[in-house]
This record gives sequence, structure tokens and C-alpha cells, in this order.
Amino acid sequence: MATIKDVARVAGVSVASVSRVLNNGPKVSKATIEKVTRVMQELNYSPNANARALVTQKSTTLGVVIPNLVDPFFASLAQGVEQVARQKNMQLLLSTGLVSAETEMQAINLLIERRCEVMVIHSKKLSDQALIALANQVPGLVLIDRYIEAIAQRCIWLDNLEGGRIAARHFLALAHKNVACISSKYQIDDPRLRLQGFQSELLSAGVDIEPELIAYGEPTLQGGEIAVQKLLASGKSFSALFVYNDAMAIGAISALEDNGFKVPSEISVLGFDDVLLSRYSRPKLSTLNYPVEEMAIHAASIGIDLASKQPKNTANINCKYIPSLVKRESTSFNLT
Amino acid sequence: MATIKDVARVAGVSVASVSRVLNNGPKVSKATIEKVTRVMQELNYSPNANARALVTQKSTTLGVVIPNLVDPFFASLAQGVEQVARQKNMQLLLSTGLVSAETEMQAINLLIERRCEVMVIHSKKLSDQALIALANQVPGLVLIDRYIEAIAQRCIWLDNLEGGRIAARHFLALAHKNVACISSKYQIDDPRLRLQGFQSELLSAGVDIEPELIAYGEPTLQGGEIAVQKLLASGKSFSALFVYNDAMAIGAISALEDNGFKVPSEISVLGFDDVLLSRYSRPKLSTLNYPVEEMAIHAASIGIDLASKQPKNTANINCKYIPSLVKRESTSFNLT
DNA sequence: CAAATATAGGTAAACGTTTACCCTTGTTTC
DNA sequence: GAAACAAGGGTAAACGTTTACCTATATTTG
Repeated sequence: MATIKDVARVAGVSVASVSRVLNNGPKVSKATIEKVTRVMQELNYSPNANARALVTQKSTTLGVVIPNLVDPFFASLAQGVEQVARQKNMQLLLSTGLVSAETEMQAINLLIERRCEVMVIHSKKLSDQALIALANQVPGLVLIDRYIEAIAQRCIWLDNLEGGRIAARHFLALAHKNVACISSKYQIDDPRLRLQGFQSELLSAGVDIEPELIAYGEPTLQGGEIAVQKLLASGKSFSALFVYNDAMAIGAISALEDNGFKVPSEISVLGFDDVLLSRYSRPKLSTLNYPVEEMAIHAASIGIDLASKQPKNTANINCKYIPSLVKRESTSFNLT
Repeated sequence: MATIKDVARVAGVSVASVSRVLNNGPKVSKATIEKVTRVMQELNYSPNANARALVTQKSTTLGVVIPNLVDPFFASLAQGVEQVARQKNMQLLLSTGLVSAETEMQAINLLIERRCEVMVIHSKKLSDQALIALANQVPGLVLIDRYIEAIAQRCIWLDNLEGGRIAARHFLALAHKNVACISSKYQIDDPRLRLQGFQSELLSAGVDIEPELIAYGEPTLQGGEIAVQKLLASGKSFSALFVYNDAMAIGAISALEDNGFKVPSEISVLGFDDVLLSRYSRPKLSTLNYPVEEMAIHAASIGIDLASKQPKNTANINCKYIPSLVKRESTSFNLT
């Protein structure tokens, strides 16, 4: 593969000149630009990004660390980051397959080795401490979907507590008194906060959830189906069901209908996340929109700013997002 | 950030020795290994991958070029490639947002600049010629979901024609005689071949599709809904419907049910791709499985082999995949 | 017309590694 | 006890760029 030296030799100029036309630098005559450009095409020259990165000390690379890509939630996240990468002429380095704190750390370390200047990290396994240390080491590191007090201005997160409250208010507005809830069996912050917000808001309106009407399951379609079985097995009746995420909610609707319950006329079901699925289900799922792509774009932008020499936004940037209710077809007024 | 020289200085050895422990090279005593390792941790040393790539002339980087990530089909593709990247200790460079031959070319050129040794490309816009030229330039380049005679052993593709035939045989086996079809309005190879295989197989069984019962639309949920309207507007009746992809098929089912047709008892609907959605729809969608993740893994593996010094598999590798019928709930025996 | 100033372009150091080649020391072999 | 060899480790060139600094020519200025 042709190098800058080859181009310089053939064009009869110094490598400095070639470098200058490559970077639209000053101090090159029009004639030289043309000549060099022509030779570059002739030799099919492609500048070596690794050499460039080495000497300029910047890799023009944007890293994303997510658990996987098949979950449309994370795909949207990655897509958002990619979008700003492309716009800023940077390239995306993607790591997935994170199952433990160790693999997460490993993925991040690989990005550091590549001298990736900005990184958007979705980590649920690494400790606050570890992430704070990392953040101090990598100026362009931003956390998404996680809040850590000590590095608050580097966190882009969704207010899950408020999400739960919004869900509760929706059900209250629809006159539901007997409500049930399906949460994730993985008791990380998200499900806990959603449930907490939901419960507390209901309670302050005088509505209590019976303990038998809270079920936990895998955050998947099947998990939702199974969780509904549990709820029904309790023998308690309910007219509204708040589910941890859309996949579970769709599974829940399936199971409810299989058991002869009509959604939403007999039971209203509300999901969370507003992923693609929710628009494809029947009835179309009412849910809470998690603006993940927008948040990812925001995170990447902050990361780029932070990684630059003089970051502008030191504080007072809004890092907290509030989910919004998307009323579709799976929730309706309680007529019982 | 600490460099190899810093480590060498602090540990009181030469940079060569540090490099050797870094690479588990020979000619290092156990004592040196320990000492150097300790200093590395002390200084929080991280080897510079760009410098390494420069001197070794290999980037341990695997590139993926796809139109987008939100389409679960492409997400699966990327996931498959990522899987082998991780397993081979390489990193994923991802490019999306391809709308034209130009942007596709641009994305590939960026990968070349990074000296990405293996690339898995999903291109629908670039010409055969351009791709052949690229393939000759980049040994580790593999095409996925496309077949080009001249570089056949670098193409991993699905036999869409056979897919259409399989769909036809399924309907024939279910005794359907009045069949309809929804194709994509974008007449690239995939929809054309699927339709062609479908039609020809039906024809050889004496079943003809009336021209009014072939509709074209955007390959999306809405596109499927609209296409069904067109079919119904024709006034012709049909008992089986083969749809270009799952998203359209789910839209089609929605529209059919909205018009009072029961699926599958009155009309059978068969999709294509077997993306996540098909398992979440009601009724669960019968479809043709496109083993995209498996194919992506295969593509990445071939790419890695091709990029190595002495590729093993020169020919006789199977690059053609056949979709398989996944019978779920949206197709049934014709009782009319 | 000399001096000052632009303008274009060249030279070489630097970025952080790897690795071929060389040197030292100690051990084995006869 | 000399010769051969093995083991550990150091020196320096090379990878392909960018860029600070320098030089040479042309142009402007008084």
C-alpha cells in the first residue's frame, strides 16, 4: 500500500507538502495541490489513520459499550451515538457481550488502548467507584442510563421514579383501583425505582397494591407470560397492570388473552420503554417513552465536548430525562 | 499517559524487555516479568494500540458496514460479527447511515484508512464493479446478503429464489389456490427473486397469481397495511398471502383483521426474515427464517481467514444459505 | 535599490511501539 | 579448561504520519 513517501517521491515534492494538501493546510500552491492530488489517485493512496493517531495524539474514535445489539433498546442507543460520530467525522468502536464487571472493564480497557477519546458507556455491573475512577482517567467518558452523584454532569439518565409516578397517575386518571404490577427479577435500580414511584404515587391517592399482585420475572416476553400466570394464580382480581418493559408487557397481554381477559376492556396494560415492538403489537401497546436515541445523541455530544481542549458546558446541563406517556390501545377507562 | 519508556525507566529495564512481557515474548526471566508487571499497574500503563498497529502493520480491527442498527435484521448481523470479533480479540468498527453508493464508499474508505483487516459489508448500492475492485484491494473483505459471480467465494448470501419456492410449496401443501403477494417497492434483487421463486413454483403446480393480487409497498409496517388495502380494493379474493418481510406481514395482518378477515382461518399470512417481531405478534407469525446471525458469523470467520497470511479455504466453502420455514400461527389449511 | 515581508516548500524530530541483531554471562560438553 | 551453547536482555531502526523550524524566492515598502 502506497505511503505518503511514495506520493511525495512520484509528485516530486516533500512529504510535508503532501501532508499539507492532505490536511488542507496552509503554504501550498494551487499547482502543488493539483499535482499531489493527482498522484494520490494514481497510486490509490489512503492515509494511515493509525500513524495519524499516533502523531496527533487523537484517534477520532468514539466508543460505545452496551450489553448487546439485538435488544432494540441498545440498538437505538448505538444508532444515536453512531449518528453523531458520523456527523463529527469520527468512527464508532463498538463493544458488546458484557456479562460481568470484568468483561465490562475489559471492553473499556480496549477502548482506552485505542486511545478512544470519547466513550458512551452503558454499565450496570461496574461499581460506582470503578466508574468514577475511569471517568477521572478518560475526560470524554459519559455514562448513559445510570446516575452517580460524584460525576453527575457525566451521567445521562432517565428518571425512573417519575416514570413510575406517571404510570400511576395514568391509571388513576382512568379510574383504576385494583392495580397489579410486574417487575424484573433482576433488582437493579431501574425496576426498583419504577415500582417505587408507581407504588408511592398510588398510595398518596389512597390506592394500595396487594402484595400478591406484584410479580417478578425475566424481562422478556416469556417472563411476562409467566408473571401473569402468577398474578392470576393469586386469585386476586385487577383491572390495570403496569409492566416493567414492553417485551414483558406484550407477553403479559398474550397470557391474559389466553386466559380469556380482554385488553384493554377488562384489563389495561401499560408497558415501559416504547421500543419498536410496542407499535407492532395488537392491541398497540400504551407505554412510557424512553427517548434513548435522543439521550444517546446527547451523551455523545457531551462526551465530544468534554474531550475537547476547552469544554464549554461545565455544569447546568440537563442530564435527567423524563419519560412521557404514549397512549395507544392497551389502556382504557375502568368501567367495572 | 504513561508510555512504554516510562515503564522501562521505572522498572530499570529496556523498552524491549517491557515489550516482551507485554507480548508474552521469549527471553524474559520470571523476575523481570513480575517487576515490569508491577510497574505497569503502578503507572496504570495502557499500551497504545495505534502505535502497535503502525509497527506491526495490523490493526486487529473488524469493520462492519450496514444501513442502520434499528432494523433488527442488521442488528443481528452486527451482533454476529461482534461475537467473532470478541472471540478473536479484535474490535468492531461500525459504520451505518448508508443511503447512497457514495456514502457506502466513504464508509468503506474510512475502514481502509484505519487499516481494518477484515470487513463485512452489506451493500445494496455499490456496483458489482466497485465491489470487485474493493475486494481485490482488501483481502479480508466479505460481502453479506449479496452475490457477485466474480468474487463468489467472498459472498455469503441467502437463496431468495428458493425462499420464494418454499413459501409456494407451503401454501400448496395447505391447499391454497387463491394466493396473493406483497412485495417491496424497492426492486432490488431480494424482493424480485422471492416473488419470482414464489410465482414459478406455484405456476408449475398449475396455480397462477392474478396480477391484481400482487401489491408493492414500503418494506415497513405501514407499507404492509397500505398494500393490503390495495389488494382488498381489487375486489379479488384470496386465502393466502406471502409478504416480503415480517414487518410488512404484521402490518398486513393488522389491516386484514381491521377489515374483518380472520388470520389464519380465513387468510393465511406468511412473512420472511423471522426477526424478533414475528415471535411477538399475535397470531405469531409463520415466516421463513433468515439465519442472518449465523451468516454474519460465517462471513466474519471467512474474512479473518482470508486476511491471514495463508488462507486455508480457497474454494468449496458453502456460501449459499437456504431459508427454512418456521410454521407458527398465521398460516393454516385452506378450508374454503 | 535595500530592506522588510509574504509565500511556498523543505528538513528532521517526534509520536509509542516491535523486533532483528548484538552482547554478556553462565552452563554444558568433550 | 577451552569451546560451544543457551538464556536474558539491550540498542536502534522502522512503521507513516504531523509540524516546528528553517530556507529560498518573489513581492512590497520606504
